[in-house]
Amino acid sequence: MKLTTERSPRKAKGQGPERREEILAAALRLFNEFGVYAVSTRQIAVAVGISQPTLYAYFPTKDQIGSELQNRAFGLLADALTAGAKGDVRSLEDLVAMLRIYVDFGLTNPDMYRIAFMWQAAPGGAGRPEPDQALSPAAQSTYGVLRREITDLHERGLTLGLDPETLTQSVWAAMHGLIALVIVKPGFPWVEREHLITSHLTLIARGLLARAAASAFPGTASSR
Amino acid sequence: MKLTTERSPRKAKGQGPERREEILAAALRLFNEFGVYAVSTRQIAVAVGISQPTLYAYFPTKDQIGSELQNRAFGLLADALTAGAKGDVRSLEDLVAMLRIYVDFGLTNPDMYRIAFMWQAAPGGAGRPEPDQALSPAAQSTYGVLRREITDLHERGLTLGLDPETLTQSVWAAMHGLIALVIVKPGFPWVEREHLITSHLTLIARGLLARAAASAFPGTASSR
Amino acid sequence: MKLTTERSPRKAKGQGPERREEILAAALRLFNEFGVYAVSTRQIAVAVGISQPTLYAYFPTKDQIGSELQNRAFGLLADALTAGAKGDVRSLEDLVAMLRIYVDFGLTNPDMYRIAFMWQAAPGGAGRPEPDQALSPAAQSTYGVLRREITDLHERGLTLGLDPETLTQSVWAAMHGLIALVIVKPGFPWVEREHLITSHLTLIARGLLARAAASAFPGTASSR
Amino acid sequence: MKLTTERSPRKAKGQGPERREEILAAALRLFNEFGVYAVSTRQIAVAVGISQPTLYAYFPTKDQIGSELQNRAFGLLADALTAGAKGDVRSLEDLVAMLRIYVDFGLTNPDMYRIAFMWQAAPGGAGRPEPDQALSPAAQSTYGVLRREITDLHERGLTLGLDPETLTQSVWAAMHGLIALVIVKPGFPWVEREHLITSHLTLIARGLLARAAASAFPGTASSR
DNA sequence: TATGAATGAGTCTTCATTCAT
DNA sequence: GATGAATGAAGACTCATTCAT
Repeated sequence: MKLTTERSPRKAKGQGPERREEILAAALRLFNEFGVYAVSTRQIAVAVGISQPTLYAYFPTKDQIGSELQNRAFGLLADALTAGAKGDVRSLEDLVAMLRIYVDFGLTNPDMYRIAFMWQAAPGGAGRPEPDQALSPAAQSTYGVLRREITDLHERGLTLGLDPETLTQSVWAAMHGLIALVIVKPGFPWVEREHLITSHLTLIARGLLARAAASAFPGTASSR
Repeated sequence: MKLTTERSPRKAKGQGPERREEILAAALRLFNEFGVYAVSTRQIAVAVGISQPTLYAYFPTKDQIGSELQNRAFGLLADALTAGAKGDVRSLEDLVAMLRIYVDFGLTNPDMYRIAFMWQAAPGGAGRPEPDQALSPAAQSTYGVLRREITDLHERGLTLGLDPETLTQSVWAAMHGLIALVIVKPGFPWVEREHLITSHLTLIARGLLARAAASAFPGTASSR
Repeated sequence: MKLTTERSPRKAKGQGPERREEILAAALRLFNEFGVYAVSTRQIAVAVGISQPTLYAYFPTKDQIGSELQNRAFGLLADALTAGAKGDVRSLEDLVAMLRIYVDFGLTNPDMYRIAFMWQAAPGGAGRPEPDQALSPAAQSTYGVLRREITDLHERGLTLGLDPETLTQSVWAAMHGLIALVIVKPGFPWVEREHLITSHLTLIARGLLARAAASAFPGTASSR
Repeated sequence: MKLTTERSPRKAKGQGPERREEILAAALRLFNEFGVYAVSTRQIAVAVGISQPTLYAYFPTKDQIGSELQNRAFGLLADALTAGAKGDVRSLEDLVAMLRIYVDFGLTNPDMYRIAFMWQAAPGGAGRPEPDQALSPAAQSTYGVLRREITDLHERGLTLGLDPETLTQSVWAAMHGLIALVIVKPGFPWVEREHLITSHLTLIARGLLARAAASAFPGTASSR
């Protein structure tokens, strides 16, 4: 029962690490377009131009591809935030700038953002999804940058009287919500994107501010 | 997660419309416990106590079950919000109360919230017409309740100088973010839940407020 | 990504239990011809004339097919032995007759014998094969018939001075050896089959006998 | 049984013929532990500390490894038997001693015995010429030692009146049966091993003996 | 010589769906 | 209206083997 067929020419394009990157790129694209669950290893292989088994020379499991992408996404985001927060002096404007980076990252790379924050790794085989053993180091890093910034502001008395941890989680959630909704409901009649982002950041910053600081914040004159 | 072929103990009671409800209930439960993609029509059938083909007498497609659940979820949320907003007088406290209802709904019924706001029916790949990315009527209703409330506040000069549409979307996003993150990252070291919610609502309300109103809002004394 | 193709006509030949039997028969044949490990569920399905998934409506696992066949084989063998041992009086000739039944069964149904006594059920997933938790009930029954017979003889003083348990195991082993070797080494220049069997049984019986009885046993005149 | 790609700690030492031996040794060990079918060429390669393709520099096929091991096993067994049969004088005790060697070999090296007598190289299915069902030279040698011994006894009038060929096959079968059953059914409630072996050999020897000789054989007093 | 990389074929199994009764 | 039975398609993954270097 051995069938011999014409061998197809071996692919020898990008080997080793490069091939790995190709796989990740293709997977990310497909995951985003069809959803992680709807993409098969075969589709990924075809997209890369390799055979299905070859995939397993680079990743032991389909989920591992997802996990790696997730970690990368967290890493990139953390890098972007860190880069944006390099200045010594931390003002409110700095915070808003950082939040802007966060939002831009999410809306510019919806695929990555999606896999980072809107995907739960495999159920783990057991019946019930594992409780997501905390965040990965990369994720913690991302969160850490944000918290550091906010803690700083807090220690300077620039925030309202809540502990920095809570504030950070709250701010994070507010921003995540915008990105997530826009991604998941693209058909919704959103107001103009730039306006929406700016307004949202303003809302968050105003909510975060101590009263004194609030008065100094631009764009807060009540209308009517 | 291997479900044997054995009948479920409770043989299906009702028929016709009632049976339909049973199916939806079972599906919702399973979807939530194992995830939409991990639940098979067989499992649903077994859980309901009917045969697999019978399912197709009530729903043409598995995705249709999801879609119907999605609509129902929107409906329930809209109802809850409407009920909470029935008072004539619209104050800031009223708004916060409504937001609270929204958050509570999401965190109390994560299964429904998830399927309503964090699930996209199969993109249809190729061949099937995209089911119109706009929000369903039920979803629009949900959004409508919120917008009406905020518009009201706006017209009374209680909000900062942005158009109500933008404000609504921003507020909605901020709340969605909290619920979504808590659902997707249950392993994250969140601060105490009640504290988190309260703080978040405070932050949103403060961000929304006109300056004058802000000073009147409780819990906003700056610290340090 | 949904491809529609012409449906092939549904098979409706032997349904239910009959289909089950067809599967077992086909599997037995294939298992014997190619070895259990070399036979795939697909091959079985093709041999039966059904689709691969249909197999799983009758057996949850490939190994289950093997196990069922094994149990059946034991059952048939036990039945054959029991039928042959129905006489009240138990003489040496009766024992030899029973042994003959055993050997005939094995050589007439090498496929069944093989799967019963020369196959170990699946390694069980864990690294090392499970210690074959004793014999199955059917197997125990088979062994029991033999032991009962020998114990009887023993109690009548017709066997040499060893405990019946040991004798039974020894006799069993001696017979198994003949069948197993003939099956596994069909190319070996065996002496004429009938002669081989008769001689082997004689040898076993002679070895089993008490001295007094031995002298009465036919075909034992020493040659030269 | 997932073997990672990591190199085995002991990097392959020898090359050429030595390497070949290493491969055989590793394969034998793995075959025994997990079963021939459950062991992959990759696992063998990893165990040896070489790459998978390198295997094919030493053996054209996985089955060839099995075949070679089979031949080796036969050779070792033949050697053991020959060594045990070196004495000039051939008595019944000598025969029993030789049988004991055979049984000991089988139970001490179940891996080898299994591959020698209980494994058939891939039937080749269709396309490949059947590798001649006759026994290999090594196997014939093993059988030859036994037959020579029994022929000797026969010519001295010590055996019952059957041709030596038949006797040899019968004795061989009887011993094989014990080893094979013990190996395949380790979970069976066997009587104490040493006792079982001794009894079995006694049974065989008694069956083989001419009447006169029988009376002189120890341990044959009838009971009851 | 040895290997990194790749591959066709195949494994068991599960799915959503539909036919015939 | 309901179901037992069946099915095409696809799922992830592993295997023995071979090409190009």
